[in-house]
Amino acid sequence: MIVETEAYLGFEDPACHSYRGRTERVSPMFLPGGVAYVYFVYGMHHCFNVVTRKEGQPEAVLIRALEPVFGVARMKRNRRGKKNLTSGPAVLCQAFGIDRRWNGHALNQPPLWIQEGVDPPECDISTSPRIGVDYSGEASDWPLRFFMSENRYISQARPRKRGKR
DNA sequence: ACTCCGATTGTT
DNA sequence: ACAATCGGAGTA
Repeated sequence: MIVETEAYLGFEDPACHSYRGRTERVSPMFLPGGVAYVYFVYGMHHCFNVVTRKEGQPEAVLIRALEPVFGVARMKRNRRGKKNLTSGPAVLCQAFGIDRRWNGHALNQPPLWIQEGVDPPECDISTSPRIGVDYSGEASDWPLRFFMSENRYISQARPRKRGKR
C-alpha cells in the first residue's frame, strides 16, 4: 500500500529532472502516463516514479514509502534482513527489486503493477515540502509531498543543510 | 574531455 | 557527521 509520494511538475518545476527538457535519462517521463520512470542516484540507489500525464508532458510521482501488505518474506530477502523494508524511495526499490530495467513498463501489467486499494483505510492525508530538493529555489517550499497522516511506514526526513531558496 | 554533484542510505 | 559510489548533465 502506497503511503507516501511526491509530485514532480515537469517544465514548471526546477526540482523535476525534466525541468531542462528531454534527455536520455528522463525520456520515460515523456511517455503517456501510467508507465514507470526509474532513475539511478548516488552511484548506488534506484528511485521509482509513476509517469502521470500525456505524452510529451513530463510529470511524475515519486513513490517514497509503502506499507507492506504481503510478500514480506521476499522483501526481507531482497533487503538482506534489514528491519526497514519499504520506508524511503531507494529502500522500497531494493525490496521490490526495481531498477532501470523497469523504465517504461506499463504499471497496469504484471509482474509489477499498481491497483486501487482493496479495502483502503479511512485516513487523513498530510502535505509537506519535498525531501532533498533544497537546491531548487522556491520550489523546495512547494507542498508536493503527500502522505497518510500518522502512518508508521512514512520515511523519516533527515535534517539537512539549508540550501539556496 | 572534464568536472560537479545528486528526488539516498547505513554506519559511526 | 560522513562515507559509499557512478553516471547524468553541463561546460569547454
